[in-house]
Amino acid sequence: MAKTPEDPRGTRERVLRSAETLFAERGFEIVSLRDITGAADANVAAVNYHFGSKEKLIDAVIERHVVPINEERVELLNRFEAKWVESPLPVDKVLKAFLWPMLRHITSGEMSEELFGKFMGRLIGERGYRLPESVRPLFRMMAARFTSALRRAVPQLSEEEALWRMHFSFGVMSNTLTHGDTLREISGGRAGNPSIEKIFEEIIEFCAAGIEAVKKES
Amino acid sequence: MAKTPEDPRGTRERVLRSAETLFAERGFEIVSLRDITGAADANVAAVNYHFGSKEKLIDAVIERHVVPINEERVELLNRFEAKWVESPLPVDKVLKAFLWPMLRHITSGEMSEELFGKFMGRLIGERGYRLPESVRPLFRMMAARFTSALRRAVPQLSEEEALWRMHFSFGVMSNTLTHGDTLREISGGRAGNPSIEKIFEEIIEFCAAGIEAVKKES
DNA sequence: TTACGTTTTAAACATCTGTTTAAGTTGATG
DNA sequence: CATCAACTTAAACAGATGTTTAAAACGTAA
Repeated sequence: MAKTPEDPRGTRERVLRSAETLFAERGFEIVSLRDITGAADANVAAVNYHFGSKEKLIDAVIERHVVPINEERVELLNRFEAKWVESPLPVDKVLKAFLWPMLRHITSGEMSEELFGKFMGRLIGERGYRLPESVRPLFRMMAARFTSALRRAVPQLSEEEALWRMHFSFGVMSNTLTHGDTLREISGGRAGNPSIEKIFEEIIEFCAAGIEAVKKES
Repeated sequence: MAKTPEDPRGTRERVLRSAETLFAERGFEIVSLRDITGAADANVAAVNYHFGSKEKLIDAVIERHVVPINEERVELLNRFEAKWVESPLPVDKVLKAFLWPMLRHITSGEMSEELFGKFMGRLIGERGYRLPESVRPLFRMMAARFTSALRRAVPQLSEEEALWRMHFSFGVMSNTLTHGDTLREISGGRAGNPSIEKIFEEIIEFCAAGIEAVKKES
């Protein structure tokens, strides 16, 4: 009975799963290899045997979640663009193509909503866009595809404006995923308890309006 | 010749200033007391003598920057509201009251633009809104004042919507401050090199449009 | 000068960090 | 059974971590 790479009984797989949970909860740098291997019922040396170093383990965890999401993003954008051959693809559909794959990743149970949010947040907050070498080409391609889709959707935007407004939108998503639970807490219930789907809709509405905003003379 | 608390020759002050720089550059948890005291030409034990613990040193650094900014925010909002007694204060002015004190903090040289951005970003990313006990009442008051100002500016917003859209706007600011430099880098110059004042204007334009957005049937 | 509270210091504390070693175990193949 | 690679293991490595200690230096006032 061969152990497949996905076999949850395999040490490598157990370490990977414990690592992603702990990284999301507490951060990449703070979590120690002994925390991880302790939770995974494995020996400390297993990390260096299977991954080479802590840094490479971090890369493996990131790759595992970032690659499929970015692939789905491009596929979804392709599908939308195929349907909008006559009129240009509207902004909210571009944003949807970016956000929905994350939603699928959450609801498919790969990670809980809260954990996944914190994980994506730490990817930005702690690593500052510095993704592992292996995922950078895909990431670059995805970003280029979305920038040009955005500019076709809002032709009056200069390239510079388009880039900054994409950056702004990314800030909305990251901050909401990471700290949406905190907002619910500190508001004392006044922020309600909207579903993740509802929040994504609100984000799209907010960002679409921001991206389409036109200068007003003050 | 008495040493005032602000005397840069005092050990306490030198430790505080080294700490804030290193925290901004590398993060609160990762920077060690020996990194800090090394940069401040002080003894490791000085931290525990003057502050009690590393955690209390972190609190002191946060307090030092967050308190004056939040005070200025409330004052500026008061000044704006005093001038708009007839018509309601527009959204972009509310956002301006929130953002400008940060701008003043940067240009007054308390911290460089880049360092300050990273510092504010880490406050959210690493500490998740968990501010030291001593600044929480002021923060709560400031948030309440801005929420109500926002609702007067856009009356059709429910309280829940207003809170979430404030949260979204905060995400834009935090992410832009923290990772604006990264955007400039990875875009290969295509994002230009706008001044911090220009970026703040763009943020206000984006967020104002997002906050004022109205539902559109899809 | 002496005395006293404040501040600084080097050294040691116990514990934790990522990584390596070398001996062990396993399970399938010849 | 013997062989061999894949894997797991306990132990040790050198260095870093926040904190504490007790002695020394300092500045001021009696």
